[in-house]
Amino acid sequence: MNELATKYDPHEVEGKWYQFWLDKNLFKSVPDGREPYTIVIPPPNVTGVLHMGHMLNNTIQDILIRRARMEGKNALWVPGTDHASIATETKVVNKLAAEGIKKTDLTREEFLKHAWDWTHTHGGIILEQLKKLGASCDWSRTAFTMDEKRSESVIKVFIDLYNKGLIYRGLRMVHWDPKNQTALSDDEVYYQEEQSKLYYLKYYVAEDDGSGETGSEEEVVHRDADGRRYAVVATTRPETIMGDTAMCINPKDPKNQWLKGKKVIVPLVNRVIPVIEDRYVEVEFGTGCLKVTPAHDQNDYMLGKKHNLETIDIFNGDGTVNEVAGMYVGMDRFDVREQITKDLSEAGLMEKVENYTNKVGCSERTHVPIEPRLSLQWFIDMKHFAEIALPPVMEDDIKFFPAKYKSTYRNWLENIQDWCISRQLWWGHRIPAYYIGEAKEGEEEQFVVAASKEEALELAKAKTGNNNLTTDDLHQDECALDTWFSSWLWPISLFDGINNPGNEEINYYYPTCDLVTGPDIIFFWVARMIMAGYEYIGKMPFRNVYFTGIVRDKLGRKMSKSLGNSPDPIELMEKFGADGVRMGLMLAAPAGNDILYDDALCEQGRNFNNKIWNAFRLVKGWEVADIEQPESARKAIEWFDAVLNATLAEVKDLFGKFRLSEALMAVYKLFWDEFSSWYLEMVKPAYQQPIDRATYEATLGFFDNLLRLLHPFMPFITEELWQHIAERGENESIMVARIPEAGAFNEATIAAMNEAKEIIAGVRSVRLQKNIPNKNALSLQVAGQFSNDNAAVIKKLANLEAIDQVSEKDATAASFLVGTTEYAVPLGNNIDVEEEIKKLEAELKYMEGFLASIMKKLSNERFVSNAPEAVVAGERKKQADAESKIKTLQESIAALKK
RNA sequence: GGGCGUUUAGCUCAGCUGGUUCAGAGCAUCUGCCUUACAAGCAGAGGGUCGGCGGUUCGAAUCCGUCAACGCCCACCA
Repeated sequence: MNELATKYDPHEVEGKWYQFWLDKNLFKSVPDGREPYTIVIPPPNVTGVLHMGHMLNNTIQDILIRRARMEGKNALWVPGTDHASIATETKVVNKLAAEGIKKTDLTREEFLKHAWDWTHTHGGIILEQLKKLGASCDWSRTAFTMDEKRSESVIKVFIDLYNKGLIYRGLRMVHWDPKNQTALSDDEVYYQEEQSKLYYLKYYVAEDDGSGETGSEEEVVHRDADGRRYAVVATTRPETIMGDTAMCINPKDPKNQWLKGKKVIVPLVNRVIPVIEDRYVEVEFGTGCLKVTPAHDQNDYMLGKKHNLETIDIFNGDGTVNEVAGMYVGMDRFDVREQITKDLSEAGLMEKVENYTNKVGCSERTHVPIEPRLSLQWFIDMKHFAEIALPPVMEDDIKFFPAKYKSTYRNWLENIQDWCISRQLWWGHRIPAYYIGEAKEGEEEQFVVAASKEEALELAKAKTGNNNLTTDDLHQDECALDTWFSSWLWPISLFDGINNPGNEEINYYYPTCDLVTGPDIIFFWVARMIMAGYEYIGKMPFRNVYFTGIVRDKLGRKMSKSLGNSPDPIELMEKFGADGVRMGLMLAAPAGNDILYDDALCEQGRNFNNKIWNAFRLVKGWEVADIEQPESARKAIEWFDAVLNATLAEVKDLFGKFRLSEALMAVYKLFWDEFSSWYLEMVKPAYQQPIDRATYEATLGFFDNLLRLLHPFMPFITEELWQHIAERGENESIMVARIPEAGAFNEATIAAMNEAKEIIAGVRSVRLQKNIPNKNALSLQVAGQFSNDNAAVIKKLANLEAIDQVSEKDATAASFLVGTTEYAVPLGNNIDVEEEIKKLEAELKYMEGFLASIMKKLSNERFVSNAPEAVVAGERKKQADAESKIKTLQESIAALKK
């Protein structure tokens, strides 16, 4: 095997094997008689590029799917992408803007053509990148949330929910961009700190003759020179007073008790409005009096609804004041603020002005401050869905890993708000609602919901009784649906279960098995898939949800473009190999914890690859002969078989709990420590000597098992070496080999070898301290209990010419304890007596302290009578052991002092 | 403001229903080694009063209370 380089080079093997798997169709799944194991990918943005979060998430999915496949299940991992309406539309708008094209100058059709072009040029890059990682997706099934089947499913579900009365149209406060005259989604608004002013306005009490009593001492009553009483309201937006329809106080606010039940006059406007009471009002803020403008503030709207207030909308779409206001008509909102401030001051209605820093929401597109505005939107009634989605998670039909997210999930479902599904965007599934004719002022439009304009026309005719309607009389809603309205169907629509219920695929693959995603989308996506799953299939969409952490840099900061702290995954794979990066990520990723990424982790992964590679070089370099098997090798094989089985059981258990990084660590230690450092050293033939056939074959067998166990974590190197271990058929691949099953093993075998290892380490330690090279053979004396079982192994690894059972060791020997037995390496004159005594005395002191603490426990009456027998017995054993050790140590010290 | 969670070695974390030397792992550190698989390595070693205080108990990293620090999600203050 001289042709194998001393260092493993991933470049030569990764691409080769990925292509091999593709060529052999090994990722492909079709329904058959086997147990299915299904994962659907959380679809990344179609035009996105791979980032560290994707790497982590998809590595986990690939580990799970590869392991399931090797367990003999029919494993299917379905890939796909999401149209990501807002993100993609923003990208397209920006790209067009760079070319000098405004979205507002385009028709919907023209814009969508640009968007599709963009999707086709940039779409799917991310999927290609996943291939580099080794993702074993069934690429023949690659789906897109806006492809034909998925779109048809979305429309069908919308219509169905509408017909069930679960979708309705209602008023909602949206973020309005007055410059573009368009509504924005929450994600398109950013908040910016701004130096502004807090204006204190006087609201006179209506029909007040000034004779009113001043109430309790705590009350704050303002009076003007004539004794007329007024309340003071602090606001940052004096220009909206024309829309005021109430003043609100906290019912518990002692300062404002006197205002209860009164009416006040809006300054300048001179409209009389009621004083209402609501605990929403913060007592400490400003004066504790809040002006309520339901048409222009989210919270005020909520108050208005609660208290049945009138809603007065005073703005036009472009942010100028409209007729309804009655004053400042046609002026821009900010000009009005300036003007009204002056006017209020002149009228003596301004108490004071303070500087104030607040956060103003701005449009991501035009950067102008957004205006809250009431508009008609589409909603899903979530009550029904919350009811069907809560129990399965609380009762663990669907398991969350880590389980703490159950509480988060419950909390959200129990306080759920209706889901606003309409977005003022073009890129997405257009809402299949058709309005009939033009709406008249102040009248809600009539509409029908249908899959096509033709069907809509029939419905419209029936609805209006007007048979003369034509498709020209219908116009489709301009809004698109929220992206999540297509994603929530993903596990169903991928198998066409909406359009074609009960088809073979949906019956076979659904429910899927595991979902791997981030906790940040537990509400957006996970909860809603559960809802849709029960609504449309009557079953859970997945059995387990594994929530990954967020990938951060090693300082704990989120990875972001602006910080420049996010490594390029492709470059990382170049540098460390895909297997190395996969391992690096997994080492640091306990379920649900954030991972602090550091290149050092990938280095560790790369080093491990190299370790595997070199272990393989060693084994394949041996010359095999028909000679007798040494006792040490026989023992080594017996022992490693036990360790392997123990680890197989442990790994299986850890996988069941989604403790993948612990599973990987167990395999890592098995390979590196037990197999490479111990087992291979035990069986290794002497320099230029051949190995016996039985040991060689057993070793290759172990290697084969180890590679299979490692394969899900590191697919490439394991395939490469597995192909080299033995002659493989043209279509053989480790990918579809079976994961080794955990067999029975003897604990005592492992325990006995652990003792042998300690003895070996003891001798090595003596060698290091006394500077005795390993090639010089030593002898070992044993004073006490010693099992001869692994003597051959001990002799080989510690390079001992003899192990002698003695009743009394040489006084001038370096000694050490393993268990209660003393071992000694005779050194002739080579020993430093003083130092040896010192060492033994330190050990003696420790043991005496240990014994004292045991005795304290055992002499405690209440411990002996209350603690379980086994625990007390354990303590007595400790006592006996400690006493025995102390005796040995004392004897050794005495002998040295002679 | 509402909810969830974290705090154990220099770093990242395990430690399930309290009791087997239970105070652990990996990395990092230190010491000695270019020993013919591997210096991306080998052998050996050091390192923590389990965030503070109080309680329950024969016994607490583990259970309860409280304080402190930190993190996340939701709602966001006119």
